[in-house]
Amino acid sequence: MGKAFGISRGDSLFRAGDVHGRVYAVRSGALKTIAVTADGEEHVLGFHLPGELLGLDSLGTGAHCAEAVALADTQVCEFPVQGILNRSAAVPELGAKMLQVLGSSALGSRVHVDLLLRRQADERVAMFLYDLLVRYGREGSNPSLILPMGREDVGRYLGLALETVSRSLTRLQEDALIEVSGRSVRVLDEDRLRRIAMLPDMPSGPPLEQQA
Amino acid sequence: MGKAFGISRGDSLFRAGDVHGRVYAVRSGALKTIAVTADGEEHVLGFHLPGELLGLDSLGTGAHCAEAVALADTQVCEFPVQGILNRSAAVPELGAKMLQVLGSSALGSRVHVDLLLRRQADERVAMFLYDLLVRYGREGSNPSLILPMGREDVGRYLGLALETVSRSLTRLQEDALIEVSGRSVRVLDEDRLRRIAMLPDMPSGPPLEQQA
DNA sequence: CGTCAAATTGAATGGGGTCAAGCGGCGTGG
DNA sequence: CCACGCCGCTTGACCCCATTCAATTTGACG
Repeated sequence: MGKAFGISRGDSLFRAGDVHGRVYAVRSGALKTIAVTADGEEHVLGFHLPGELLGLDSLGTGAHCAEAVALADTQVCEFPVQGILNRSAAVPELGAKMLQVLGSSALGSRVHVDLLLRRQADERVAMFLYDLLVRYGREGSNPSLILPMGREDVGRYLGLALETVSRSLTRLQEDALIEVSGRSVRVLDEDRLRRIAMLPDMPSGPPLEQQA
Repeated sequence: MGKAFGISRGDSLFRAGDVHGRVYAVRSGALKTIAVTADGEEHVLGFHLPGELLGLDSLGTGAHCAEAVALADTQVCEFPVQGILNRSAAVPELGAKMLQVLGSSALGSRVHVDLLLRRQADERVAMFLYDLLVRYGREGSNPSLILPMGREDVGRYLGLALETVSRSLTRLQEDALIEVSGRSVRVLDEDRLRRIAMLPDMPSGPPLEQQA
């Protein structure tokens, strides 16, 4: 077990270029990973919910290529990359397990790419919501989610303006797919939501983590 | 070394759902990896050039979640996943190396996500070209690239209509950034191209592979 | 030279971006 | 406790860029 600690809303867990090379598991709260472009725009690469990993990119070079910011007060668990590599060498099956985790981590950004290749804003938002639903493990129970992020971050993740995200949510609400009130979203018609998202049901292993 | 063989243009190297679990290295030619959505649309997840790996997603579950199609007559080298896992267990440093390769593979889809989060079509096309330039190792020499894929595949990769790709290319040509003739593209002003792409220069290791 | 696929170009439409105003919750301070 | 102000979300109006449909050109190959 790595050592656990907390950070508060708005704080950075690590920044692009940090070379300390650590991997983190989210225990509670939520984070986003972001990349800042040359012209100062902030791209949201992913959201990281309790039970998921982040910082995997540092396994390659030892350096992080994104910044991780807490969306709320958050508890994480820290694992040094070197320790992981060493221990993988010593304990073969740990190494194999790591390979599997990393391999399926490719799926995380696959989801993001799939999102962004959708043409209609409503599809992206629907797919985004459905993805969250699955990752929170709340499928099949008319669940009400609390989004840990604001409209602006959703937009920067989906490649949409924040106003478009808002409009899409109202449209989905008018179609009786969801019930929105601020950051609280109740899913009324999970099936139809998935159909709008047009998800190719892939052989989904347990939702462990996300890219970055 | 895995065994090498060739496939011809249009053939599939593997399909979504295949569980044989193999990883491939491209020796010559080129491939695309695609995902077909519920409504029958084809999303291009990535292109795979000589020297790059593909099929890494099968390391996680043993099953591929995308289809790989040859864009031209192509030579590949095949590695069984089980063999890799076993040998990683036996030879510690191989396992560590694999972790590094996989970790940096996250970068591949990072590039794609960055592409898709750009708002202007020209930026996407410029970044796409620059990415190809780097991956072909032809930076800094007014090089002329031969695109292994058609406009339609470029569009499906960039989230644009094929006509938009065509128009963007002509616009970049009018701005004297490139010279286009069918699938042959000569880069005239590499710096300005990179500036339009607004690439956040990340600590880029050797361009080994791409997602999927 | 004819055929077919790929690429370019044109014109019209529409979805989403942008700018701007209005609304509502929440915390702070009087 | 209430008023104010801030911030995030929503809604409206307008416009632009990319999509779409369609026609034409180019190029490869028989």
